[in-house]
Amino acid sequence: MLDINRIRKEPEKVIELLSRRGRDFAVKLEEIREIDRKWRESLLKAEELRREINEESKEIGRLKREGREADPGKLEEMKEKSARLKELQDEKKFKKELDDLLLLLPNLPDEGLDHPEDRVIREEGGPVEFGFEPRTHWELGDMLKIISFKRAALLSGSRFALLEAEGAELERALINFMLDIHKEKHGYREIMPPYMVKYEVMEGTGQLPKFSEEMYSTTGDDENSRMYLIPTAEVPLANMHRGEILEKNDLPKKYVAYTPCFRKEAGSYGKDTSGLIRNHQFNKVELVNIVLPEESPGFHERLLGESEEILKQLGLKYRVVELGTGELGFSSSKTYDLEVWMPGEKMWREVSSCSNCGDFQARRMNTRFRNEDKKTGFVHTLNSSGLAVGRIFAAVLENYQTEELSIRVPEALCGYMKGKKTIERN
RNA sequence: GGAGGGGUGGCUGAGCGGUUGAAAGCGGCGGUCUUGAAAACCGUUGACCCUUUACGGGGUCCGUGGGUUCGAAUCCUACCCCCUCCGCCA
Repeated sequence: MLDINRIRKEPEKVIELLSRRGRDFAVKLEEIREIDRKWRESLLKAEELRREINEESKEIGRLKREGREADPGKLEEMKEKSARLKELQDEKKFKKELDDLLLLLPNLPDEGLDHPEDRVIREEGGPVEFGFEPRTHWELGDMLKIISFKRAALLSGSRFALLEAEGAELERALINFMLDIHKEKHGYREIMPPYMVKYEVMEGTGQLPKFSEEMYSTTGDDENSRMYLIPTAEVPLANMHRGEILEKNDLPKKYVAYTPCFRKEAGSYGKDTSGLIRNHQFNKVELVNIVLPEESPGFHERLLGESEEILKQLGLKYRVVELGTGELGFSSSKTYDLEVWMPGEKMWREVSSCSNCGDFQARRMNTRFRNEDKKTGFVHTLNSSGLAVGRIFAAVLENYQTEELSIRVPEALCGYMKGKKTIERN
């Protein structure tokens, strides 16, 4: 959520920054300012009336205590004032309207971000050469009998995967490997959060109200009992301190969690229909940092490095992309994507998205910190996949395949696979 | 699922429908004392919103929403959450 004060003070700047996303926000902003003006006007009226009521009620109380009765005419007048206040619902109505509009506004892109298109900023890892035509991971998964899309479809329909035998084992190994690195090398606290969360929690990180068509939810007997399946662990992790005021020296908070993620993938019909790339359910290890505002750019760079570390240890070729202002996610002010090379698919695939959300989510979640002069401020939140497990599974198959149809297990994973060096057909 | 109990400030815990934003204790902060520290004593100690250049002024908040009332932390109501006991269960 954007700061309404900033919108009041420098609307032109806010419009300019928002419009870098590729849409003109001038009209929307004017609408917001208009409602803000109306809200403040009616708030003033309501508060004035309330003040009068408070004052005169106190007077009546004083008289009562002295055993005297208040003037009946006065009581009549008060009754009337009270009724008038009750009818003056504009204040609440406008406030609600204002908040509803603000909740739909995306974050401002970082001021330094001025290119609308994505930009590759680095490429790491040497060339990947095969003396044969490399297969796609779904071909490999099928031939090795470690992934069954057929059985998954039988159970759940399209866009699901079922892993078997060494497939399941490899997935588990990847999860544990990633968690261990972040925990032991990068100093994260490991969390196992709920996979279903409340509406407000989804609102806190920015998934709702705008992207409800992307989210799975339980039907529930009523609106209150409806639960939302998390599309990423960012949701529960970032929301862990919602409504809290954290002490300055409790920060930063660094959380890592492995969770399944659930996404409807609405509007992606016909896109990436094969394989592990775009499924309704996938595993991911996610990193979340909750930090002081002035420290977030530094943590953002560090976070990127922490995600990269996994790719380096797995020996995968990848590149770092700085997202353009037109490609930024709703809550993000700046994002780096990590893309890994898929020799079978012959394309780069995003396996991590590393974002600085600034105070955008903190405002929605009401997560604050207190600094030394006792003032409160909103924290900054950052998140990064560390990494998308299913896509890395795919990358391992495609990058470590051999001509005679087996998969070499990356060295870093051997310890997590009971020393197994290869995955053979079974 | 059945039966009860409860949600008050960082924490514990009071609170007749009217000087209660809220007693008291703990904790925190500042000070006195001390070479230093502890103890003791004194003082201080919530968040948010509107308005104001500032000083200040006003308002809201006692789980959440609605209601009663001139006036609600206190009464009514719906919902949410937590706890205890019983039953069932991974």
